[in-house]
Amino acid sequence: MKRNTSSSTIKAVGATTRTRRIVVIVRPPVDALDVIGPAEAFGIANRLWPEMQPPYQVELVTSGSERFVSSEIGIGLHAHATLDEVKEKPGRIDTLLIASGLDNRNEVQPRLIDWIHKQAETTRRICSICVGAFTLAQTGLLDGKRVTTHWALADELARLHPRITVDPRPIWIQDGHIYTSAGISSGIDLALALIAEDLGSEYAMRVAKSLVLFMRRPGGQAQFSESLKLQSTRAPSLQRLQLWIAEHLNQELNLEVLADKAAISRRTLIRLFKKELNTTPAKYIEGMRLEAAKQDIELGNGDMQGIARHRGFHSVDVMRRTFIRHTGVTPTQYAERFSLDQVE
DNA sequence: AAGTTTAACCGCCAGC
DNA sequence: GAGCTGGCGGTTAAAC
Repeated sequence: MKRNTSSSTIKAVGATTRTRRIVVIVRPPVDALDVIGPAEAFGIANRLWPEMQPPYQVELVTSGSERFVSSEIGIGLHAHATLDEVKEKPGRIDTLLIASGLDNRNEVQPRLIDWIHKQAETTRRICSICVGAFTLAQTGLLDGKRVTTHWALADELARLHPRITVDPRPIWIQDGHIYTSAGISSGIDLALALIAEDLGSEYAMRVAKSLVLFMRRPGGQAQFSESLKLQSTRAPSLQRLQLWIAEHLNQELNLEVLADKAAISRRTLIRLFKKELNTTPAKYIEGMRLEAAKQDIELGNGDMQGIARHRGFHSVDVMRRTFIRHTGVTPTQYAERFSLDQVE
């Protein structure tokens, strides 16, 4: 890529790279995209690689007794090996990915749990895609970790496994050597994040472009937009307040203003946000402002100063820090990655 | 770059 | 007495 960023995240890649073994465990019937998406991303990383030795070796391994893997949409996949076969195979597994179907998410064969446990001692990274988190949860490897899964099943995961902190908002989460991703397509985002970790973020961007993904989404990005939260609330007074907030982002929105607007005390306001939206007023407003600012940047609406003012950040500095906190990049870096004129 | 100030948040308790 | 509300004060994180 032509544009230079001052960040040091772009690693030099060269002759020192080796082939990493990526094993994708599939538990049929699986959501085909959960498997194919990440596999494709690693495959393209191989295809674009300038050297003879590819960076990845991807193996589809089925947890069943035969290599055929059924999928939810009726398309069959052929795994490279069964679990028993891969046990015989020498060589350390670098990264383990777990994909599972919806219906069988809570019925994990004990021998698979044992095997994953054993791998955890030597494997560099263990990842789940979508409801694959339910499989990992049963190994105990997620205990004490912060993880994500498909938003519709986050509550169930948290209920079944109280020792796990489930956050349904990000599209993927890294906690130590455990990586979990949200529904379906976010498996691609997770794979790109792994590729970025191994081969540099610039190379991951090339892979994303080749996949014709408009952008590589950072893990912090919400599974769906803040504004959709509007529909998830029951209390009509809160809905009215949310609409008012959305229309007045550029104004001072502290607890006092909001409490007055809703004609309740600050304390009750905080409780209301917690109960209905599972967040706090300030966090909610910060999320709304951030999302609006992101859209401004993506659409090229004005300079940073103007965007900051228009979206209610006290200064560009405050906006900058907010961006870093949520996305890991500054507004300028965000613009470089996501704005329309970046697409060749 | 580090210290100070401010605001949000939340547990607790009392009152309705 | 259950359930909701609101005030108080300590803690924390971000802004300055």
